[in-house]
Order: sequence, then structure tokens, then C-alpha cells
Amino acid sequence: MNVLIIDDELLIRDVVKEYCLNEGFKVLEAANGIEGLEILDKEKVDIIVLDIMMPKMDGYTFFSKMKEKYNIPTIVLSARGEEYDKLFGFSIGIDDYLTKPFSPKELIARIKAILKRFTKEEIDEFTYLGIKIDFKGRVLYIDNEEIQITPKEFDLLKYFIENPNTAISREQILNKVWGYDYFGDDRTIDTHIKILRNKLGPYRDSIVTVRSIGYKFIYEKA
Amino acid sequence: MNVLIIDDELLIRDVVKEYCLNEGFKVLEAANGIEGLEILDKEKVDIIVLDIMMPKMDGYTFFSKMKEKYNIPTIVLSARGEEYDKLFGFSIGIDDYLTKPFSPKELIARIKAILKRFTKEEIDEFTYLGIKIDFKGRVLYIDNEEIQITPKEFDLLKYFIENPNTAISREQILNKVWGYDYFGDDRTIDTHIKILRNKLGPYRDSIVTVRSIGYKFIYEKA
DNA sequence: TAAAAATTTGAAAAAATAGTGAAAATAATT
DNA sequence: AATTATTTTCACTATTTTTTCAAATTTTTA
Repeated sequence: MNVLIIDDELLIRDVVKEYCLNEGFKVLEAANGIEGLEILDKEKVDIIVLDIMMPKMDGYTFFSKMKEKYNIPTIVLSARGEEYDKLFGFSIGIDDYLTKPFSPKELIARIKAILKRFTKEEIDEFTYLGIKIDFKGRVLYIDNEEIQITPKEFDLLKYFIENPNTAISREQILNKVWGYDYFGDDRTIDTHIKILRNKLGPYRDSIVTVRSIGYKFIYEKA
Repeated sequence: MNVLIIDDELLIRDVVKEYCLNEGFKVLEAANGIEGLEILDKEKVDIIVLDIMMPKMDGYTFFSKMKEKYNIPTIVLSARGEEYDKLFGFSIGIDDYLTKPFSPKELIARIKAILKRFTKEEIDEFTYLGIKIDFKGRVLYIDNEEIQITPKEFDLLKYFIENPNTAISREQILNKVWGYDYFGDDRTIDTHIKILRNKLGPYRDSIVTVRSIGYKFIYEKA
């Protein structure tokens, strides 16, 4: 796996490099966007770690140009307070971002996660009892009949299916399905669960409540 | 959770301590690496916050020695401009770093993140005699039969299992399972123990009463 | 062995929590 | 701009869980 790290600070490059090498990744370095593009033309790159604030060519510009020619998963490093709006507007398409100073181990963990996502084909169908889910088409079938399901409900169900037999707290659910920046009421989940259960029909008991914690999706392996 | 903070500046230690205590972490302090190692020999430490520039024994030396004997997650505090090469040559193994001056809130957030990562690798199943516990799903099985268990009972049982063969006082139990802000009656525990014992069925004697102290979970290693 | 101290236990009161329906607020479509 | 769909809030109830308390039992002490 080849990791391209683009940052004008030697210090940052070194620390990322050190950790990447330790994981058995090959490392390529660039001090700015221009150098970065040059490397892309010459070398095979599997993942990019990209700083935003750089001389010569900044991260935004680099990213757009990279997207035109390649489609390489990218993790952005941004300093705290660094033009959040712009970052966010542009963030469509980035795969992850970390604020500086960041934890090296966290970066590695995220690199791994992204590589896994890109190399492993995600299953696009799930079947259990009479529950069938088409992830790609975002359709739910109960006993082979299509059931209308809203986006939130679908995401929620998906999250449960991805974490079977695990008691998941309301907070976790909120964080993962609604996003870390959501500050609404816990009990909203309950209402969604209610609806979801109704839509699951005969299989409503697959979602079990775990008192004082949250809920759990029961999946009994054959 | 025990946090060991190693820094020669009293001021820094105090600030970190203040915030840690506020989070319910226990704090241990050392003014240099030598003191730090001494504490490690005596106390259980879950995470280390380590300054680099210190008299007597600096952070690098401390870190290497610590790694030889223990493997405790470590966050490094470094002043900007502080021998970067050395810092990052050595950085393999540190879990995070912050440059001074740092935000205490950020430090706390990072401590939490790391602790989470480390405790995440905890086992999610416990088996002993006919007692089986699925921590992830929060389920108790006795002789392979699922037994209904309430949240408090589960937390209590979990606490016992995490501290086997240890006489635990009612006060300790109250603090850890009920939380430090609980001001109810001691005797409440007795009632929960009663119920727990009943649910443990044939293995009710695994919870032994330690007169005038509290209770103890017996776990005889094979 | 009797008195004192501590624990066990059962039953009932108190508190916490989740299920639910309906309405309000938001967002998406027409 | 109006309509429709989705999401969120909220209050009320039913249920479960937790706590309290006093009598019964056990253990320790004098």
C-alpha cells in the first residue's frame, strides 16, 4: 500500500511516515500540492493524507485537480479553526478528516479503515428471517414485499444490522446515525424504533430493548 | 481510571489534575521520569501524560524504560521547537501528542479517546462454571439458559467479575456501580445481591459475603 | 448461652424508563 | 406557495426496576 503524505511541515511528514512504515505501508512525500500532483503522475498511490494550509498550492486546489484525473481516497488534516465553512463545503468527497494536532495512531486507524472500505467489496444484500435489505437500492422487503422506509429509518436499521447482538446505547446511535453534531433529544430514537418495529411486522422482535441502555438487534446465526 | 501525569512544572500538573478529577479519573503525579517509574511499580496506571523536557530523567528515557516493563498508552506533551527529530524518531508507540500550550479540554478529549480505544479490546465474553456473560449483548446465561437480568444487576455482576477474589466494601460497590453521586442506603446492595444470587442459581455461592465488609466473587482459576 | 451485630429475605412503596399517539417543526416536492 | 413527506418533540401511561424497611435468620462476641 502506498501512502502519499502532502504537508509543508517536515515534522508532520516525518511522524506520519514513521507510523506508516511501521505498518508496512510505503510512503511518498510532497511539501505542497504541485509536488503532490507530480508524484501522482509518476507513482501508484492508494491513499492520500492531505494538509490544507500549504504554500504554492493549497489542499483545496490539489484535491479538485486530483479528483479530475484520479479518484484516490483522501484524509484531510486541518488545523482547528481553519475556515470550517470552506472545508465543509469542499469536504464532499473527502473520506475523512482530522484536526491538528492529531493522534498518529488515530490516523493509522483511519487509513486502515478507509483502505479496508475501498479494497473490500461491501455486501449489498442482507437476508435474515423474512427481512431482506437491498443496501445499494435502499429498499426493505418483508416477506418479499417491498416496505416503504424513510432515510432515517433505513440508516438506523442498517446500523443495527451492522452491529448485531450488541446492546447499543442511545448516545451511540445518535452519534453514528445522526452524527456527532446532533444535539437533539434521546427519545427521538424511541419513536423511530417504534416505526421501524411496525415496519418489520412479524419480525418486530428482532429489535429488542435493552433497558437503561438502548436497543439491540438480534441475529441468530443458523 | 488512573492517570499518571509526569511534568516538572507544578502548574501544568495542577491544571491537568483539576480537569482529570473533574472527569472522575484518579490522578497520580511525578515531577520527572524517575519518580514516574517508581509510581508505575507501586500503582496501577491506565494512561500516562508525559512531558519531554524534565530534569533528572527526561521523557524519552522514561518512555523507553516504561515500554520495557509495561505497555501503557501515553500522550506526550512537547513544547514547540523541542528537538523534533528526536521526538519523532522515538515517537513509535506514543499514542498521541500535544504541543504546549495545549487546551486542557482537548487533552481530556484525547485521554478519553485513547482509553476508549484500549478498553475497546476488552473481552466480550466471560465463562466460569455454568455462568456465561455476553458483555456486548448484556446477557447472562446460566447453564446455557438465558436469564433475565436488570441493568443494575448486570452492572453489579460485571463489577464483581472484573474484581474477582477481592473483598469489596459496600461503599466501593456503591461508588463504582451506583456512581459517586449516589447517596442511598447501603442495604440496597444486599437486596441486589439477594436477587443476583437467586439468578445465579446453582452458582449462587460464587458471591460470598465478607462479614462487616461487603462481598466477594470467587473465581478459581483452572 | 444470651446479647449484640450483621446479613438475608419478602413485600411494598417509590422511582425510572420505555411504548405510544398525536401534534409540531422541518424538509422536500410539486 | 402549497402540499406532502419526514423527522422531532412531548405528554401520558404502563411497565419494569430500584429502593426502602422491618422481621427473620445467622454469625460473632462477651
